[in-house]
Amino acid sequence: MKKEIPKIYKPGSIEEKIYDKWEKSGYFNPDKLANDKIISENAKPYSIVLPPPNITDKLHLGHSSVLAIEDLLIRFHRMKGFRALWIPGTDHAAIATQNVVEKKLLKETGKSRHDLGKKKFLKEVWKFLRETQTVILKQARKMGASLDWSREAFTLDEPRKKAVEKMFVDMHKEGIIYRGERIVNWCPRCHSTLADDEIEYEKQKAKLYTFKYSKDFPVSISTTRPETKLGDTAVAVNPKDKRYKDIIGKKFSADFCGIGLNIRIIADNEVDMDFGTGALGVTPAHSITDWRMAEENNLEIKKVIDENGKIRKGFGKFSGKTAEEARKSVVAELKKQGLIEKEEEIENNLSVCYRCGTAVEPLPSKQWFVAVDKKLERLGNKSLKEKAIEAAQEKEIKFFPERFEKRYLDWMENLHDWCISRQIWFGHSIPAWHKKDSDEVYVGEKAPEDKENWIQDSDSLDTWFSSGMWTFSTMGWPETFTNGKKSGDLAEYHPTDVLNTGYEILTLWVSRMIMMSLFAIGEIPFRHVYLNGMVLDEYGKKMSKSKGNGIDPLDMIEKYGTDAVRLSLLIGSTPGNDVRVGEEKIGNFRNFTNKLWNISRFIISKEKEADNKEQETENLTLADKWITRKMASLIKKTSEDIGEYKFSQAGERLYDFTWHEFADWYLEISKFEENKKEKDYILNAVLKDLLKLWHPFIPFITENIWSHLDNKKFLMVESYPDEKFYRENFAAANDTDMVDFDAVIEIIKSARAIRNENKIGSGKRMDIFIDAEKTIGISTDDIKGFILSQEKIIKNLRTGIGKIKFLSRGERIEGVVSKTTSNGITVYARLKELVDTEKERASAENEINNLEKYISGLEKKLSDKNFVKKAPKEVVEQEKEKLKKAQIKSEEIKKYLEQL
RNA sequence: GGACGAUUAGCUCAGCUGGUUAGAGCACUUCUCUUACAAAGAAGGGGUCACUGGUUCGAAUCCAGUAUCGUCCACCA
Repeated sequence: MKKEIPKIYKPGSIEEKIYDKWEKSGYFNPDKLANDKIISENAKPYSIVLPPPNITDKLHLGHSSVLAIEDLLIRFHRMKGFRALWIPGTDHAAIATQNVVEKKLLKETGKSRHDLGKKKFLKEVWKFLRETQTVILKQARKMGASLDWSREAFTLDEPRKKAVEKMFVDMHKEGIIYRGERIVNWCPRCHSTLADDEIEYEKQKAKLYTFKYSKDFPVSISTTRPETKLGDTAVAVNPKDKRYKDIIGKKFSADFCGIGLNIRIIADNEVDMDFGTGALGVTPAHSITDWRMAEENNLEIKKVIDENGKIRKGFGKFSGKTAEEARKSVVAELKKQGLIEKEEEIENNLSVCYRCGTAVEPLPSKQWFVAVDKKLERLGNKSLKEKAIEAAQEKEIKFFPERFEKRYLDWMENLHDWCISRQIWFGHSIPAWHKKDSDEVYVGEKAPEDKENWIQDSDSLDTWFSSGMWTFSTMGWPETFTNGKKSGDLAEYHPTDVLNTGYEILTLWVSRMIMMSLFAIGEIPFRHVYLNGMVLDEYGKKMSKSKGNGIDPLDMIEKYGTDAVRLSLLIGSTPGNDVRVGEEKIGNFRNFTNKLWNISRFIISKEKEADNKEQETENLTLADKWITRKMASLIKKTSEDIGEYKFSQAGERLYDFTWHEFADWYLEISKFEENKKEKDYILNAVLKDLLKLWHPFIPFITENIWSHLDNKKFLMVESYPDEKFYRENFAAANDTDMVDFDAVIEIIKSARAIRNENKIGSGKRMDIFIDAEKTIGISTDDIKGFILSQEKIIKNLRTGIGKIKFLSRGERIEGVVSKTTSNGITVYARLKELVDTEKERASAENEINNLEKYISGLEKKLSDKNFVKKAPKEVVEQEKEKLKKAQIKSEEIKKYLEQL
């Protein structure tokens, strides 16, 4: 005996219980699936690595979205018989984590990291890490994520540490990791370099000074930072600028506020002739473009500002002053000498540190870099950059939506060497040692033997260096890769099938993963990149903690259930576009889960009475054929959509079928149509397959209902429905019949409208009839012979539909619609009596006119030899098809006109 | 400054390679406690598809331009 099933679906604690059962079954691990013969031995692999969330994060809707999408893909492929693997893990997020701990420390003890010292501070970080690390992954379980926990990884655990060190040493051996002096973004307060994306811009008003270095200097320059001009070694002008043509290449010396300068005039295309005087003072040490010019022109590099943001020694009275103080005194000095020609207010962008808001100083500094342009033998004499661009151009890696390929390529083409060292304490240590009192550097996985004389590099690695290796470092690299051969997980599951992430880290992460995988194992890390949009609040704002507008997915799960949350993230969004999610939306999908629950409840209770599971397909009504036919196409289209990452479309179609076709119509009809055996059989089959189709979207409720259906196996490991079942067993269901039932629906709806308009109460019997003259009408005890004039029905009707009767949900169809003739009839060929003949004639004539022009156009096109030769074959075929269709249609309309 | 995207019903959005009368959910109006479901059922109202041109037999869909909004990148010395 089955227990009574409650009327309202309450997810509550059931979800956790179901998840526990799944996890204990071990089926999240594909090896176990193979061992238990749930999938075949030679099943194809399907793998995804979870983008590792930061350990500082709590689960937010952005994560939920990625989890929902990837879980959908994994569950779908698992049911399709793939060896589906989904690897979980977390990211140590070097800078972000250090900041969080720093802030926490300051708040709780008032101490900075410098007060504690590196050792003690790191101890604090690890303490924090242990508390938070598992939290977010536990929350992933709440989302129902079928991750293989036996393979869990962390970007800073031992295996990953070894992998990172090996990678660094290998790249160094190949000469693409090098140490060099470059202009970096330096935060004088944090004492660290900042990556380009760690800089924020503030609009501000600044004074633009136009002046000469000294009285006898031939050109004036403009700048907002006169103090840096102490380090100028050149003046750059545009080569096209006629004003300065004659002095290009000449050298001048100047006495700039008491400091001697040797200035060469150089030409550079990047100089804007219209800005200021059109001449730019080149300060190689404190500007990135100037540094480039200096390299190209072999200019001397004079550092002016030190790492504390102060003027260095050797600049007379200015030395020791902060940049700001120095600016004031330089300006004062210039004024005194009467050299300032202009002083104007302009608006510009000030770069500031994203953490503390301090103005960033561009400084030359010794850092570790990855060379992206260096050609390598192991890459077929191509550079990392070239290979990574190639992968996208040759469609080895495909982007969804496609437009992101362009963004990726644009970014890659402008890529400069990647600075991978960060002056922070938390993160991967750099496997490099500096010899005391010497410039000698040793790079290796182990420290040099003579430990006393060597000090390990104090910097840490950029967090993207380790997460860039994520697809293969989680699969046992480097152990699983020897002599160019993959083994173990790496052989089985790499490259992964898809990387799914927000488009905002396309450049930061995706491009680095591609380069690192190409370098380490010579193959791409993933075949597809699916970029999902950002999750916004219901007003279209980014969710953020500070604004307090974020919806906590855990609250929503508590309130509406995981399935409703998943649906609200999967439906109503298109790839690469942002999704707005508010509580209301989640509530709506909760209503749907309840609907599904009640549909199942109805069928399960019916089945109890009938208890007939034999295949019964002898007496099929029009409705039976209709629903099975629709089911077949539903299965096909759902699979196709998921394969193309169109989750929203797939979900919407399922939603519509479940609610508005299966529940609203078929279930109602099943209550009174008399072929009980067939009805029970079909209801049961459709319900089971619907649950399977829905499972990747809403795993909990479907698994739950499944357990009420007397099934021993988990729904999770059932195989995906097959459309053939419906096509083969209900072969009578062809297109024509389906259209007919759709027409019946339209008739019934219109009849109901008339009933409503005429206030015919419920409970009264109402007949709908279509008589021999093809008039449609309804009659009740009160009213007789209303004629339906809705063109809607008329156009959908076919000839010869018999008599149907119904009462509404309450109503019933008593008779069944009889067979119709079908021959690709046009929509005009009906119910002449109700149609305005003149209007019809005019519109048909117009259509024929249009069609004839169209046809002649097509014929012309097809007789054009150039077109037939040059256009792809499919296109020509398509055009021919179009022509045929148009010709048939035109014939039909002509016939119709004759009838009129 | 460059690139990309968006503009469709009161709101949030679908509409795939041009083709019947442009769709959904919510909201709104009217009716119905009916034994799967009131978190429901039935019916209905509401749209010059941002604007202007062009291509086409035919444009929400393709092309060009304009306007507004958004995102990313670059950065002004």
